[in-house]
Amino acid sequence: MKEKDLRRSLSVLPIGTVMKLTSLTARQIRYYEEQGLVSPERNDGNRRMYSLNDIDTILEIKDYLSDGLNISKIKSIYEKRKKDSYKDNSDGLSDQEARKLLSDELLNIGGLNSRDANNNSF
DNA sequence: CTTCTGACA
DNA sequence: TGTCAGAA
Repeated sequence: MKEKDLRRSLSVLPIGTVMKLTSLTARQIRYYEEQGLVSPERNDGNRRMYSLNDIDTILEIKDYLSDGLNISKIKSIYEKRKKDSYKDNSDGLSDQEARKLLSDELLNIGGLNSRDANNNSF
């Protein structure tokens, strides 16, 4: 059913609704967009219009944040995940890589502190 | 009234 | 991240 998928991609929600649905502040939601984690449409006025997919993504982001992940780490995960599914031979891994990375980070924060977002410089 | 951008503590 | 200002 791609009709459903299409509707889910329809950006019709103002930031106020997203705030209620995600329990986040406008500041945070805009910040995540700034970081490239979500891409709301920009219809009337210049107002951000979010889709259900965006809500989903933001909810996920929130979840990762709760798990102690940093914005930059989440960015890495999403950048790999959005690439495609599993038929490209450029990297070979996408979703699997993302999951690996995620669990890896999850284990990492379990015993260490997550301060830096990039690779270890030392 | 709701949202936007930029900026400061 | 919260919050204020000025504008749309």
